[in-house]
Amino acid sequence: MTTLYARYAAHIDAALDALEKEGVLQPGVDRRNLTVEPPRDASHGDLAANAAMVLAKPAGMNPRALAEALAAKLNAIDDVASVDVAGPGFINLRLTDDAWRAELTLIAEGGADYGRSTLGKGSIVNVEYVSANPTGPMHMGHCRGAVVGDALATLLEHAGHKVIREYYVNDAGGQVDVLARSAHLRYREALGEDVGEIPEGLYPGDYLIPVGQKLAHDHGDRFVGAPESDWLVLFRETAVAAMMDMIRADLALLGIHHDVFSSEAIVQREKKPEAAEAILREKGLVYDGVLEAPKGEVDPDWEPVTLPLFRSTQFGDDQDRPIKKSNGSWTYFGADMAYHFQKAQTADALIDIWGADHAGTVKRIKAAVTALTGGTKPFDVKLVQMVRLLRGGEPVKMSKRSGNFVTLADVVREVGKDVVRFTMLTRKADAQMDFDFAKVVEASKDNPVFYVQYAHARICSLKRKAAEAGITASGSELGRLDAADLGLAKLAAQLPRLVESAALAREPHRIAFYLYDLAAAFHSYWNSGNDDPTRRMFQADAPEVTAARLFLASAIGQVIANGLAIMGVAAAEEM
RNA sequence: GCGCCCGUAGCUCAGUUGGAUAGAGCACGAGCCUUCUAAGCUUGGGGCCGCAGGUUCGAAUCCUGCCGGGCGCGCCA
Repeated sequence: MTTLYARYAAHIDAALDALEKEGVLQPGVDRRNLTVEPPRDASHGDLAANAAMVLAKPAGMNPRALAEALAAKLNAIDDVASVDVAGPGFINLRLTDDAWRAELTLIAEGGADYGRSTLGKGSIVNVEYVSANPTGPMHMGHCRGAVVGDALATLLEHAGHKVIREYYVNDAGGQVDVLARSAHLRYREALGEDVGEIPEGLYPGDYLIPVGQKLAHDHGDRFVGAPESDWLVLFRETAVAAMMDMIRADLALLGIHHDVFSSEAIVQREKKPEAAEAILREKGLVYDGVLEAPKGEVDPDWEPVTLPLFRSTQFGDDQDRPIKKSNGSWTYFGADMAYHFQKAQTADALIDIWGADHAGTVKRIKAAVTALTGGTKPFDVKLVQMVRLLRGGEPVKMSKRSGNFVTLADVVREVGKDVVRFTMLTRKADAQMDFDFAKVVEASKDNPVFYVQYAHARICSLKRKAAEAGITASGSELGRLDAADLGLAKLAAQLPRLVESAALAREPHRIAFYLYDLAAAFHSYWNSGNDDPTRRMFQADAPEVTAARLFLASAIGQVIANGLAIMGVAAAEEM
């Protein structure tokens, strides 16, 4: 399905072709920057085209003259009520009321699919998100990236992509060894030993107690005094598996389910880093060299060592990056580049969602993907800023040392999945955000979650009330819809365009802001019925008007529901 | 020292990838409830879009340089 705006872009293209044929416009002028958009100021019309201003100079024409010539062509289109040339050469189109009524019918026919686009042409996008280390339960630091990644994945699906939702399990580094040792302590504890305080440097959380118990149950006491080499791998794998079960359960609370969980350990076992290194050495992009001493603070322990380095400076990075440590094992980056190359085998484009604290490593991984794929796979890293947790304006205290951080599960239990998801999308990803427990559950218009949900619930309530009166929505009397009604219809008809532009920008928060605007317009309309009974959607003595407005309200409800679906938020039927 | 992100109303933030007179909410002022749900609505004031240049028909948006804030700059993950 093409959007209204795409249809008019095609009309303009055709009009330009005609002008070329008539000799008014010279052929071959670059048309790439032409747009058809709703004007910022609705009083200018329904659609605004910039074609005349963009083409005037390369075509050597006066922009207003070109605009007038185009306007004459566009005026002939059936759905166009009027065409104006304004300002420096804007072409403002006003559509007939019937054209907007037809949009309402499209919404009704489209149902849950209204707003879906074929823009992505079925190309495969791999979205990697969450990828929290498997060393404990999900906490609120992970939450925003999880929601943004998941909503972005759904958004891309609506925009016509096939999406792979992927989680990279960092089960190969030093942190999971620490996890294994922590589990060993809990294992001894489970066998009756008094282990006392959990020592510094190990994970203290209670969540490892059942892991220790399971290990004790399965293996008895034979690893109690055994050297680490006897049990480390076993304990690590057991603990990581348990952590991943926990993380999957936490994510499920948010309605998040990944398609693929990729293990760093398996990436290494399958020699993917070696393969990537060979490719890069072949291209002269990995060499054995010595890093310069770090700038800034002087480290007395720094010693020059020869390491295999990736030439990321060739792609704009500050320095070349080691892919192996001096002990011969792979660095995080060394494995990660191989992992990204692996993802690129089954996708046309890659997107990673990272916490902003990893911003410093974006250049090297982008460089590596470009180098390994020859630049054939577009790769975006979206950085998600931190969330500050508040309760009634006061920061929530978190003590990482005691393991008493605020877990995602606790927050979802307290405020609900829908509130968490919606709130996380009420700010663009690269802006910092406050999450105040008191505010997000507030039932007032200050709270966008509530405000949008309430609009949907109001529409459901209206339908129930009309059903009791024996009136059902009907698209056969849409002529009874007036200017105020059609104003709402115009806003509702924006959804397809919003889906496309939000998907192109990879910014799911735009859907949230759009829904807020739509809900505000709806509430405003609704309230106008307080003063003027003829503005009410339900009028028992005017069944035709009611049926038509019910059709309008249903369309708005559908659009809200579809937008919320992209965000992964349920559309409440009553509050 | 270098890199990345940010700077828009008193506050919190949008701004449709460069469009027309820069928007919304909160807060402040003025109105509105025997309600199709006031869990709100209507309306008013409030701006050097950090500063200075540049690019062009047009800049909050793109480029350069400053100023200010945040984050990062290990063979960590």
